[in-house]
Amino acid sequence: MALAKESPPVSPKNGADQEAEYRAQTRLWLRLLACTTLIEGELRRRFREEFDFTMPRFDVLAQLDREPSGLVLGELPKRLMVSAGNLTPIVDRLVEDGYITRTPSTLDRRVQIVCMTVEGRKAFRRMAKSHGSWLAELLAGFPADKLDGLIGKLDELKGVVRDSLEKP
Amino acid sequence: MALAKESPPVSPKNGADQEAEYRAQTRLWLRLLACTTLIEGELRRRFREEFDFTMPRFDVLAQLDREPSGLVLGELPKRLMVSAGNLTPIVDRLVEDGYITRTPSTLDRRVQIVCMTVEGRKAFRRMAKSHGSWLAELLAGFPADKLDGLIGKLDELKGVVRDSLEKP
DNA sequence: TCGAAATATTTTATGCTTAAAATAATTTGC
DNA sequence: GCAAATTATTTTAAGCATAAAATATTTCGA
Repeated sequence: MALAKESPPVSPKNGADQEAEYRAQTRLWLRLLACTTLIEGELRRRFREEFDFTMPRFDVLAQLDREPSGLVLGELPKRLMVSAGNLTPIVDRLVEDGYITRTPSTLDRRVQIVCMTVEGRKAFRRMAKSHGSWLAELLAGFPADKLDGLIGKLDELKGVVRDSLEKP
Repeated sequence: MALAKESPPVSPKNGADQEAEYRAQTRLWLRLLACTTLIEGELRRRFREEFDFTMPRFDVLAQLDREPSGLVLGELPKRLMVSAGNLTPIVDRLVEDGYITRTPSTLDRRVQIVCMTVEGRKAFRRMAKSHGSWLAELLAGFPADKLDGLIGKLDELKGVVRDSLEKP
């Protein structure tokens, strides 16, 4: 066995390793951001052009689509990871436009239930179909057999970040 | 060898495969978005709390940090993947606050050169150091030996999406 | 050279986003 | 039973983001 003068098998890392990890983490973050920005920008553009709709509005409908009996309004900011104040005007406009309804709860007058209308559901299905095919088009060049691998790694990353955010 | 009744080895895909790929692509997109949103939200929060600064402002300084002689203003929207109109007020405020200068070119009066000031450079270095350690903290739980693999996959993804955007 | 096309930048209108404060209703603890 | 804490939601102020139109300047081509 060689001299074990430095670098014990696990942590702590020496300076050079630490530096390298730092750089890799920064690169990872920049790649992540670049991928998301590219895809998000294109999806937003198409939503606007094809449907005169925005992604945040679509996201709200997507949450409600799987909840036939509606959702407590307060669930939306949690699921969509946005602030509550942010949703107020978005929900307002979706109600105005007839895509959803907002009904005060009879049990607790602070609470409101939001629910998709029939027309909202129809519009959503139409847009969701396009959304899926746009995504397929954008990602078509990515090898199908590597999709699950990447999803798994991102799941792991998400878990790691979440843990780091919850603990401190 | 079993009957080769359906599914030729490569494309085209049959309906079930196509459906599965669709779902995987959607999941990939949602994971990507979730990871980015989580990290971005935390970085933004810390920039605000620690430095009363925003990420877009930091991003501009980061571009200028490696350009000792400054950058043509028009380069910024390209490098940062944002619209030109968006940058006007951000650059305005960075100039106001003394982090950068904006000098009209003598050769072409349409063009302006933006350049970091000494104070801007100092402030940037301080913030960049924190930015790196925040990122390291958030990503600490992710195995260091898997970083490069994930970066590689994201590079590939980015290339694929870029190609798809450039061609049509 | 002179008008048209191209380029760099700003302005405008609209909408998303957050944090923090405000409002309103309910629950809890004494 | 009632004041205080909690919860749900909206409002406000500030800033980021886009697209499209406007402005100013330069370049190109007949």
